[in-house]
Amino acid sequence: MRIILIYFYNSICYTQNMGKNSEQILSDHNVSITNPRILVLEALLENKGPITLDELQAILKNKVAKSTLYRVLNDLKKIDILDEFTSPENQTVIELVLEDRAHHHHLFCSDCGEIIDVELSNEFENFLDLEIKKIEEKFKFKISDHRVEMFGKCTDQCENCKR
Amino acid sequence: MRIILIYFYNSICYTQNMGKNSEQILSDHNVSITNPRILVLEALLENKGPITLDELQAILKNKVAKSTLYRVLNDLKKIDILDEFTSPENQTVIELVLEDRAHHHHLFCSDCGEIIDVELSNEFENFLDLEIKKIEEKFKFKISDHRVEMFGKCTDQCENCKR
DNA sequence: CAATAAATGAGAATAAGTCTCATTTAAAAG
DNA sequence: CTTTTAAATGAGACTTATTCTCATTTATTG
Repeated sequence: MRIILIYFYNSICYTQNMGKNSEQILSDHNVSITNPRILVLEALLENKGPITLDELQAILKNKVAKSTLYRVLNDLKKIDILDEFTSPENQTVIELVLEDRAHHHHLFCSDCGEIIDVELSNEFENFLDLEIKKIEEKFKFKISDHRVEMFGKCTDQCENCKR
Repeated sequence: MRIILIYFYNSICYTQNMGKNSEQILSDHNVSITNPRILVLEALLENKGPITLDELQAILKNKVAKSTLYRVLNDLKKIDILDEFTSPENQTVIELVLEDRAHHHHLFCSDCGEIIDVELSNEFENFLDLEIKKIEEKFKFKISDHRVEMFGKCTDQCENCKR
């Protein structure tokens, strides 16, 4: 009976996170499964999208030590499933980027601080790739990644807004 | 005679910085002309391009107090002639952006840390503007600015490389 | 050039992130 | 299912980046 319940619980997680629960993610990357890592991953999986470090720290308050949180985040960066960047307000922002995650960019609201994932059209990405090829030649660079950031303000009707 | 020398000196600066010397920049923006501000602006004008805060601090060591440097940089941000961003190595990077400065983006080398200004083609920028219009509608945003960042490595022949 | 408001320097205070080390936990082997 | 051992954690000290405080200096205005 206990086995069935565990199986049921796991299958819920499985469905919600597109085939990934935190323990699977860790073992897939040959990283030992520990409680702080599970807690951090679960918070990030639940959030789905960029989150400021402050917000994450608030969620994990009294559950994971500050030093451990930073260490776990560095672990996740090392196995290449965590992206880190800085908001225009100089806040550290992190985002889980699993293998199946589509390439995307970010939109920042200077009013409410919301950070939104946006996908740009394939035509645009292809055009950008061509521009990047030109830049590679011009500056004798090998460019491995790029990022488009957009800055503005959401309107009152914005459903993503936390105001 | 002294007047002539001063005039001569100013005209050199005038030519080198496209019609701007530090004092003019300050008075153009109704900011009082002080020694620390002149020193900071001159360092930035001389550098021409993005510079890490560490590098700037090294240049101004023993000339401008640490607290004053941060204050002056905030002053320059307030009058909208200083752009600040964060390198992939989490270094604070600043760049003077005077009114006549062409719209441009940044290329980061993960080997030598060099940050290079790059201009992308007009066709690309126009395409990006169209994409941004779509994003504005989709997310009910007013987007006022954007930034394209490219990450990679320079080759050995790279003349910009500080290695 | 005198008066006054603004800016500065020095260092204290705060905040973000890393490091240390004693203790706990996970993984592997028997 | 224990034992062993290496790895991970928690607590807090430490470091670094940035802001703040306040007495002194400087720029601006009349």
